[in-house]
Amino acid sequence: MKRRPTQTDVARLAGVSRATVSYVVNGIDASQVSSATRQRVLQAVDALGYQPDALAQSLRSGWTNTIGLLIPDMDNPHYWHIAKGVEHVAQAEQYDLLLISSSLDVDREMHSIRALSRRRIDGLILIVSYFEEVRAEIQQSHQHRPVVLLNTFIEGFDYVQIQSDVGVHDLMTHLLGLGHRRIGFVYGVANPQIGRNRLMLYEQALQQAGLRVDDRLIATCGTTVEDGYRTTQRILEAEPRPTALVVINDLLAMGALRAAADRGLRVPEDLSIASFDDINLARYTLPRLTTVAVDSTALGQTAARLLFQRLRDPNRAPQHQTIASRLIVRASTGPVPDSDGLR
Amino acid sequence: MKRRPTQTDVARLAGVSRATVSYVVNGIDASQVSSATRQRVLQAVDALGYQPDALAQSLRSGWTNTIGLLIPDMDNPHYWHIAKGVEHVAQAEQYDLLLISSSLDVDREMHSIRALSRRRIDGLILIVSYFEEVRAEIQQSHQHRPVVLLNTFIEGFDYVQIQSDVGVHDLMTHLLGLGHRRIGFVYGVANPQIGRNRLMLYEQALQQAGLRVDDRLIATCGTTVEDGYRTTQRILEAEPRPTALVVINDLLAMGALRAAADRGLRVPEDLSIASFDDINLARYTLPRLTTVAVDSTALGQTAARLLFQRLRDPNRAPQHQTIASRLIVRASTGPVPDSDGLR
DNA sequence: TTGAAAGCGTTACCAG
DNA sequence: CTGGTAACGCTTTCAA
Repeated sequence: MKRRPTQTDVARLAGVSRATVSYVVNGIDASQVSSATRQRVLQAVDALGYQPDALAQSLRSGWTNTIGLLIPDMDNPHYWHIAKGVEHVAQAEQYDLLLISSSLDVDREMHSIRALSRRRIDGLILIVSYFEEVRAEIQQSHQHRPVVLLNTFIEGFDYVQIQSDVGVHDLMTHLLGLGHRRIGFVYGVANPQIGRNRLMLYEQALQQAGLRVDDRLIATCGTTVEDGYRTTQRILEAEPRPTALVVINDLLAMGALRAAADRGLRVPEDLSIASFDDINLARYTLPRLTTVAVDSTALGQTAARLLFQRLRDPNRAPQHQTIASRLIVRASTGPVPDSDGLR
Repeated sequence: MKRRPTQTDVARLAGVSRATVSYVVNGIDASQVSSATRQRVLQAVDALGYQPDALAQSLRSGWTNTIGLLIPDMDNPHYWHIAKGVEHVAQAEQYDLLLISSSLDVDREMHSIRALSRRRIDGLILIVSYFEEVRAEIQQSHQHRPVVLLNTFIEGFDYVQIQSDVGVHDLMTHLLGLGHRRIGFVYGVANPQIGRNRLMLYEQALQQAGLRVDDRLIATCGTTVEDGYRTTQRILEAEPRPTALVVINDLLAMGALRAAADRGLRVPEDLSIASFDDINLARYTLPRLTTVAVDSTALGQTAARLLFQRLRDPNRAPQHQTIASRLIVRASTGPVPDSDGLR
C-alpha cells in the first residue's frame, strides 16, 4: 500500500505551487493558468496518478456528498426497495449512501442515530422502529443537518408517509364484499406505527360493517417470513377458523401462503390471503398475492428528493408528502367458502 | 440549522485550551488533567452538545471507519444477504458501510470504482459484474487501500469465492439419479463468471453421464424474477420439453415456478426445478425449492473479516477463501415423469 | 499568470 | 497539569 500522492507532490513535480494545481485540477477559471503550466500540471497528475482527497475537500467545503439511510432490518425486501429509491436519487446527485441497519434493536438504533450525527453527512433519512425511545435523540443530535423521517412524525422535520387509509379501506371492502366475516389480521412489522395504524383501520372497517373485533383473530409477530408462517399456523387454529387473512406485508404473507398449504388449505378457495407492499415477488407467488401496493422505491425516491430540496433550501417550511397506496386484486383472495358452515 | 459547536467553542466556554478539551473528550491519560478542569470541560461539552467532528478526526488520523461495498444490483436478495453479512461484521468493528449499486451498468460500475478511490474509505469489498472492463481500473486506483474481491480473481488481491463444483455436481447427480435426461439450464446472473462456471460444470456433468448438451435447453437471461419467468416460458416450448430445470438462482427459480404453473405443469410431478443460493424465501415457495445452498451472509462476513484482517496486517500474503455450498433437497424436484414418453 | 497564506476541526508533540 | 503549535490535504482570497 503506497502512500497516496498529494497535491503537494504534484506541485513539486510540476514545479508550481499547490494553488495552481488546485486551479488546474478543478478546471476553474481556465484563462488564469497558462496552457504551458496547465500541461505540466496535467502531466504530473497523470504521472503520479493523483486524485484529490475527498476527505480534505469535505473538511474544507463542509460537504461530504454523503447521505445516511437508517433502516430497521436488512431481511425485508420492502426496505431494499426503499433503499434502492434513495440510492437512485442520490447517485443522480453524485451522492453516496451510508447504509445502516438497526437490526430491530433499540440500542443499536439509538447508537446509530448518535453515531451518524458525529459524521458530517449532509443529510439523513430515517426509518425508525422505536420512536418513543429515539425521538429525543433525533431532536437533539440532528439539529445541525437535514433529516427526513419515514412514517414517523416529529414536529419540525420533513417526512414522508405511506397513505394507509384508502388501501386498508379498499382491501376490507374487497374482502367484505366477497362475503368474508371472519377476517384475521397478522401484524408484525419493523415500524410499529404503521402496524398500529393499519390495525386500527382494520378494526374500524369491521365495526362499520357491523362486525365485532375478535381478538383471537389478531396476532402480533416478528418480521420474518418464518414469523409469518408460524403465526398463521397459530391463527388458523382458531375455531371457527378465519376465512380471510389480512397480513401486514407481502413477506409475512408468503409465510402465510406456505402455512395454509401445509395445513391443506387451498388459497383462495378455503382461505383468502391479502397483504401490503406489493414487493416484486408478490406477482410470482402461488397464487399471486392480492396486495395493497405501496411503491416503496418511490417512497425512497421521494424521501431523497425532499432531502436534497432541503439541502438547497434549508429554511423552507417542513414538508410532508404522502405516498398513495392502491389495492391490487390478484389470485389470493376469493369468495368466502360457504359449504362448511364457517360463516 | 445551527452551526455545530466545535472544540474551540468548548475550550472558550471552559476557559481552557483546545488541547485540553481533546484530552478530556478522548479520555486520554486521565491523570494528566486535574479533575477540576475535567469537570469544567465536561460541563461545557454538555452545555453545548459538543460532539467531535468525525471528518476532522479522519483527516487527522487517516482512518475513516468506513468501508465500501459495491454490489451489482439492489433487486436480488442474494446481494442483500451478502450486504447483511458485511454490515454485521462492520458494525462489530465500529465501522460504517458505504453501499453502492452499479445497477448492472458498466459505466456506473467503472465510475463507482473510481469515485470510491477518491474517498478515503479504509477498505473496499467489490462484487464485480464487468470484470474485463474494470480490472485495470481496480488495479490502478486501489493500490492505496485494501480491496477484497468476491468471486473474482486479480493477482495480488484478497478474494472470497463460492465453491460451485461440489454443489453443481451433487445437484446434477441428484437430477440424473431421478431419471432426468433432458435437463435445462436457465442462466442470468449479475456476476457472469459464476454463471459461466456453473454452466461449464453442468455441461461436464451431462457429458460424464453420456448425454449430449442441447443448446435449445440452455437459456441466458437477465437477473430479475420477471426474466426467470419469461425465459422459463420460452424454454418450456422446446420439443421435447425438458423434464428438469437448473436455474442459476432462487430468484429466477421463483419466476420459473410461476411459469410452470401458468403452463399447467405441476412441480415436481411434471417438471423438476432446482436452483442456487437458498435465499430465505426458498423454504417457503410452493413447492419448497431444491437448491444448492450458499450461505450468502457468511460470504459477506468472510469478505469483511478478510478486509479487517488486512487492515491490521497490510503486508501479509494475499488470502483466498472458499465458501462451501451444499445441495438441499426439498420438494421442487422429483422423479422424471415416465408416462408421456418424454425420455 | 502565479504564489503565499489562512483556515476547515482535530490530535499529538513539546514546552512551560 | 496545561497550552501553544504543527500537521492532515485541500480551496480560495489577496498580493505580486
